[in-house]
Amino acid sequence: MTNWLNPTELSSWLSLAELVVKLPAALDAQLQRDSGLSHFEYMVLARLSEAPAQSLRMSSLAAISNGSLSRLSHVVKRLEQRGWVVREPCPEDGRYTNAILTGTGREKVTAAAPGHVGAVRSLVIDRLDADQLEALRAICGRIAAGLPGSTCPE
Amino acid sequence: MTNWLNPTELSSWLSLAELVVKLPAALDAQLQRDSGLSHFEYMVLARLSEAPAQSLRMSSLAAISNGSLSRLSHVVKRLEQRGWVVREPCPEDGRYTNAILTGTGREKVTAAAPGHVGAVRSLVIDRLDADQLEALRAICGRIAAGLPGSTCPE
DNA sequence: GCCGTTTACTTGACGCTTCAACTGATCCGG
DNA sequence: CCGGATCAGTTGAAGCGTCAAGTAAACGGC
Repeated sequence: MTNWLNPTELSSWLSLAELVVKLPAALDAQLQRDSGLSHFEYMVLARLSEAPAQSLRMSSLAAISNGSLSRLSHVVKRLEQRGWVVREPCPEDGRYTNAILTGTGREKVTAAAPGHVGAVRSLVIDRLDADQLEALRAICGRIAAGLPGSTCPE
Repeated sequence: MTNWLNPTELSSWLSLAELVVKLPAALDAQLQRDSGLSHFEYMVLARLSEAPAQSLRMSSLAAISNGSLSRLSHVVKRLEQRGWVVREPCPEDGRYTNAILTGTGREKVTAAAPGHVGAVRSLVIDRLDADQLEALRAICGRIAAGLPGSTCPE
């Protein structure tokens, strides 16, 4: 006996399903067009640029970038080939690898940031009022908390 | 002069960014594990099962499945190989192709549906109250309306 | 202090999506 | 009608993500 979605629930769900497909595509398109970066690549560079010493362990970087370690490893290899990141083993514990943003990498993400933030603003933030923005934060937090990989399993 | 996100805006955005990455992954994982289907494949089969005569034009099916025509073409080819869909050119206008759900395809999607709906419920719907559900619908609709490919350009 | 286990990360192969180029079918101006 | 333009869909190649297997360093029990 399946508990199917009623029309109200279905409508909300279909709206969300459309969003999770199309919003990432739109943001990727802007970054790709204007900076030649995928959203994930941008995220990696941006997180590094915010980190102390422009440097983070691969596993921490993977976590805050919402990606798997394997995915990050492939992406960092490509970013390294483009000269935006370097990798070096952690001196204290050889199991860890630190990803470090280079000077050129910093320039790259600095140049890409305004366009990306502009897209986030025009596609999301500026289309919602203050109440909606707060509701969105609460809703996303609530759903994310129940997802596998959350630090809050309840 | 970039208009950066303030802490409130940033917090909402990061929550949403996490959601659009992790929610599809979680739904895909359930479908893949329990039915051997991707979310997009499920969507295609589900939309066909709701259509009159279990049949839709490729381009209409692509639109309501939130995918490109090219992606759909590849996926329908695979679904056809698995015996769940057949394709035939439209008799009236040879440019159109109709995708039609087979009997086995109907059984497949019928078997997969309860598990998928259960996942949507437990991960999304049942975690929100009625107000949040309605707010979510409004927010997603508002954002989606501004995305490329929307029927409502404003 | 040695060996098995665990941790952190890398790698290669496979599958899926995208993009651009292509095929066919229909429309339309003259 | 005939030829170019447009429309619907397909295809192949290239790139990215995932998974499973592998490597290398550090821990931990004895």
